[in-house]
Amino acid sequence: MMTTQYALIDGNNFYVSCERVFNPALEGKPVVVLSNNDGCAVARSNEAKALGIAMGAPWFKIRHLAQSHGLVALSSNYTLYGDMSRRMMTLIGQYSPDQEIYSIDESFLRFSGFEHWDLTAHGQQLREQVKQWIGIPVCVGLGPSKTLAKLANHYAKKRPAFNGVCNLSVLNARQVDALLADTPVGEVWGVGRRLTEHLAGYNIQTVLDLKQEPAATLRARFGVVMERTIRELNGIACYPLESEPAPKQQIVSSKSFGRPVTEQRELEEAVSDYVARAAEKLRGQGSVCGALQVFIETNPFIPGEPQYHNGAVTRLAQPASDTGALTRQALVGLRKIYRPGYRYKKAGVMLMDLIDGDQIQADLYGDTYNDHYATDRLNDLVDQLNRRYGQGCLRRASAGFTQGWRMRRENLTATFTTDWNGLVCAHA
DNA sequence: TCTGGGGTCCTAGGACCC
DNA sequence: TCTGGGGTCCTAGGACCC
Repeated sequence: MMTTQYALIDGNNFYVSCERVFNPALEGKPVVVLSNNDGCAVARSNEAKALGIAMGAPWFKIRHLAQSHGLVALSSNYTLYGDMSRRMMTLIGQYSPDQEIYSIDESFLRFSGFEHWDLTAHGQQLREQVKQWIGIPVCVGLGPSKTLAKLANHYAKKRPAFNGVCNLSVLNARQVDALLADTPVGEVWGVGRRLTEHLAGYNIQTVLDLKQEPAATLRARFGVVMERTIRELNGIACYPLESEPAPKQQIVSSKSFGRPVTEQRELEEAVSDYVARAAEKLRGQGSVCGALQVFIETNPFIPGEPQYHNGAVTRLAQPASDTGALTRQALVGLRKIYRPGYRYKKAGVMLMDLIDGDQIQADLYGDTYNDHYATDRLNDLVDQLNRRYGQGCLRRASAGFTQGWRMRRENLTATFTTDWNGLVCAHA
């Protein structure tokens, strides 16, 4: 008898792989994709990893490798990655009725009622089809819980013998434990740097060590999450598949500036811009927000420069999702916390107290549906145009025209899949 | 010159209630 | 000398994830 199985499918070096689809000359070369503002490496090709480039390595510390080792650095192109992700997830979803999209490059599948299937072969077929149809290399991990599927995916990536698909459920107990004994505990989903240190104090070093601990005892020391992790390592599924994404409880939009900003006017532009982005997401999930926080900060990495960071929470008289209402509120907050004489590096807004748009309570003075109708229609229209013609193509004047504070993206590739002007040109 | 952005869950402690 | 017990809500902070 075989129980429900879980698979984790994960794009290898996803952002780099997306870029390589449209620029095959990048194959075999060390490539990194940089974070916003070209700040640090957030994706690395295997060749870049081999050069010793760590996840999150600041670009200014590794840029010398461009000269010496031919390292290629690209600005992150989230429009492209998001669209490639959507295509990849749709295809992966064909392989099971139950799918959870966990992140931009990771997806869980649940296999219930697949007792007579060879899931390893199923995984191989998935892998080949995604490579052929989407152009992205993926690895597949299979096991009786999400935590084990995650771990299996790690083996699928790191151990060539698995040929990209590791199914822990077809190995015998001794083989599985041998793998776990050869893996540091920090590789487990949910065990980060701090917990790894803490566990080391109890001489728990490998995944097998953790698996063999009594779950209830470790709960007392480490909390309920650790108990679940141990159970999951023992094949007892504690985390269900979440096929419907839960609506967000808060929506944040914040970014560092491309250069230091000192003028209140420019901060207002940036905050207006971020509010518009956040409000679009808010409407996208059909929510309204009851409160809004705006924050600004200087650059803590410049020692000796006067530092200031502050935030202001303001509550809306009535929950709203209208960009205009939220922008006015945010600017009130910003004016409270703005202090001249500082070089600001970053600003952001956070929409809080989100509730479903249908559950909005009329206020004491009888605000009605009709009062909102016009602004709702306007917001819908703006959202549609921005989806069609690109983010920010239509925006409020308060978000500014020149936007000189915008982030730097010096090595940005084209949006190959979402923009006619970005189409790749093939030479005969 | 140059160090990302966007989330979640859990726990502990205080205020407050009956 | 005695000074309950149980519950909720809120917040801050810590830990994790990609």
